[in-house]
Amino acid sequence: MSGKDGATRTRVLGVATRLFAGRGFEKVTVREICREANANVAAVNYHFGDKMGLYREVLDQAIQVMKCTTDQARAEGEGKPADEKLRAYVSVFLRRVIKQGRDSWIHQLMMHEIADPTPALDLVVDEVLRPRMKYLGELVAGIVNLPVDDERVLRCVMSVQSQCHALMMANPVARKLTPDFTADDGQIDAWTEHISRFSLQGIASAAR
Amino acid sequence: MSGKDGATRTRVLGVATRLFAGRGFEKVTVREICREANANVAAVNYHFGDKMGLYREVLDQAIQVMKCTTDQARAEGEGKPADEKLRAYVSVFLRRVIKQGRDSWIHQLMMHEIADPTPALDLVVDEVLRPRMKYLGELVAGIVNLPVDDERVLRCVMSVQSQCHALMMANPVARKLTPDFTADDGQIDAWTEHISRFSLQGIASAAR
Amino acid sequence: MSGKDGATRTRVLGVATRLFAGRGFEKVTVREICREANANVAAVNYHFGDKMGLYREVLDQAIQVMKCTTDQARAEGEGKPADEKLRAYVSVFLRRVIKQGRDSWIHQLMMHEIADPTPALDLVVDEVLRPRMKYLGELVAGIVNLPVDDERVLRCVMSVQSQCHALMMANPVARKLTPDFTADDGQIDAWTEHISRFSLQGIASAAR
Amino acid sequence: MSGKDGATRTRVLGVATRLFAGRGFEKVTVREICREANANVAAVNYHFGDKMGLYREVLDQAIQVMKCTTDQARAEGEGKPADEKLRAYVSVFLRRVIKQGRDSWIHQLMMHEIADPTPALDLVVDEVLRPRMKYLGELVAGIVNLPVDDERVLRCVMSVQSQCHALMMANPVARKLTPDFTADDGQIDAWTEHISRFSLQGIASAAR
DNA sequence: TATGAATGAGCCTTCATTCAT
DNA sequence: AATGAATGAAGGCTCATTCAT
Repeated sequence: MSGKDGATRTRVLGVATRLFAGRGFEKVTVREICREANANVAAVNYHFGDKMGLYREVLDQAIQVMKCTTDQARAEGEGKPADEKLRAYVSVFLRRVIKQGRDSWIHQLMMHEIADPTPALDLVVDEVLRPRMKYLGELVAGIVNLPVDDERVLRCVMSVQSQCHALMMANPVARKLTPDFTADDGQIDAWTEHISRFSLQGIASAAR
Repeated sequence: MSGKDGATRTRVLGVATRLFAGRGFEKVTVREICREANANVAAVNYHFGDKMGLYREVLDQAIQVMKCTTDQARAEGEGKPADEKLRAYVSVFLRRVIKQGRDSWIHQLMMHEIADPTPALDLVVDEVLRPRMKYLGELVAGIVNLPVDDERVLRCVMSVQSQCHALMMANPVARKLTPDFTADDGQIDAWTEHISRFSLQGIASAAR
Repeated sequence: MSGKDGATRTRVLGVATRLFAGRGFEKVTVREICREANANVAAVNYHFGDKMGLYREVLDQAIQVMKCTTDQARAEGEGKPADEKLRAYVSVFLRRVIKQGRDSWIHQLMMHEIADPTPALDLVVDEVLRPRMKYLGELVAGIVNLPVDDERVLRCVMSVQSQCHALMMANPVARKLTPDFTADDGQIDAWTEHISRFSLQGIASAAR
Repeated sequence: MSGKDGATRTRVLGVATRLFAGRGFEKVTVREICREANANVAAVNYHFGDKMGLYREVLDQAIQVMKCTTDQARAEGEGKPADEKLRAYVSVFLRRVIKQGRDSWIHQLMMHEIADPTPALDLVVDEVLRPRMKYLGELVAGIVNLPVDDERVLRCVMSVQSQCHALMMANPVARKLTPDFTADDGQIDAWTEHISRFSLQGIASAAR
């Protein structure tokens, strides 16, 4: 239950990650986190300064995971033709839906950040979103043979991103509208195929 | 400050709309609403039963506006060929971005509702979202000549919807990523054209 | 719903009597009374000054009924020998248990007054209780042939009274302890007989 | 004002006992208790869960004392003949009137509980009242040589109990009616003698 | 005579935080 | 490094009452 190696801190952080993801920053109480972590009420303030300090640390972890996702998408497309790169990009993102489930804590965390931003959101934009859009932009630009900052390219990037996010953003609306979505391998492959083909056709038309 | 014409009720409702949109249901306090509306703390309870009753009334107003948008989209496509109907649909939605501004209270409200759902969300799904998806589904089904409940049709519906929403959902991420988005007529037309063409191409490919 | 003959006042008083009896002064709200009486929220304040004013009026009614009970007890014993007078006294009181039910509003009202007295309690003591004890005192004094203010007489009065009240005081304790008490004619007669005989024997012994 | 020995808890409990006894559960506010106990408003919540939790603890203490009274009554009658046992029972109860004073917090508490029952009343009935009636029932049954569940026995039990309670239940009515009651040893002995003899005669007559 | 709107004081509870140990 | 007791600010809500009509 105690120790000099900071085990309490780790336990609290773990519980906080799970609970914040599940119910957002506001709806989770410090007492609840500490109780589940078998720690004292004062543990959060002691180890993280205050509740927000703990939240920031959780968010940092999320950012690391998201960066990995981007890297993986880039890696899986390595050396392939442009259209295969796009397919790889979509595939990696959608497979996260399986691995983490529709209620993935990361997406829920982001949902809350977007609806009610904290200063930490800037970090997410700069470290995660911008690199992704840059990669996708280069990819699209390659396909349509246009400069990366061409408006048509940027619009296509948005079109691709929005489709991926719509599926990933685990939210109660999606759950109500598509209650039979099972997120098994078959479903994911079908959606990957759909978004890829849909987008490649759309991208092709944008250049004309 | 007083009167028999129910001015207090109106004032409270107005302030509540603004505050709920800005910060969501939980983070706004009854006291705050009443203070800004120059009303007594008990005004909410008297006129709306409780805090949730007030929120529901605000949300109901939003739902009415959203239903109008759907109706208008349907009306503007009336009698036109399928691809023109889709363009009309996209056009109507995007023009709302201009009319209401990116920070429109309705979209903000929805953003919070999705991130932190209240029981009222069901109403939005049933009254607004489902009809929209139904209309869009019929539209797509007509283009690709498939049944409305075919999986390929449903996927295309998602692809179109997600692009529209991505633009409409005014959020701080978008504001950071595309700070030069001005939402003037020219921009809107360009985006309408993009999404329409992109999607029509994608839809066409889905049938094959 | 309205009228110039004070029908509202009457309706409110009636509802108030029923509700105050059922749940005491505190637990009944003015709104509730007015709603059930199809009257405006302000009706109580308008017709009775305030909530307590209404309560006082209800209490006055109770006092009238209680005085009648005393009178009846006295009347039924008229001209009979002393022991029959006592029996009549007990009988009248216990029969009230039938007529009004164990949850008679009058007794409940008194219960609350005793536990949490208002100035109105004095009235009850002077107008109802003292005359009863006086009558009972004379009765007992006659039986044992002692002066009415003899301590032994007073003690016997208490003994008789307490037995009657224990049965009459409709309270949740009694209901739990004797859940099968049905208050039918047979039960009442049996209890009347018991208390009368028990007390007459006791009284007889007090004189020795 | 602070400390690690739980002095605050004790102080709050003490004040609560006094105030609850004086005015019942509903009419005492948490704020009031805490103010008088020099504690924070949240102290009740922290130490007792909520207001009812605090009340339960107060009531539990009362129940303990009352159980002791029953035990003592039983002990003082140990080995004596039945009529002496009854006398001992009455004596113990009446002597509590001296020791605790007519306004004893326990009796006040019970008065309020009866007039305005909380769920906690069940406990009093089961833990205190039922055992007392059982003991008294056995006692009476022994005297009249009848089964303990005979109706005549039960009625006698009521007759004895009601006389004791009438004296013990310190209430403003009694104080008005018998203002010269001093509760000194002499008075108590006289009353004990009266109730015992009165009841023994009554009991004897019940068997016939 | 009677009303609906509006008020203000107060209640119980919750929560993040701090303090002494 | 960690704790349990204690705090104070705030939140939603209820209620008797008043006011203008």
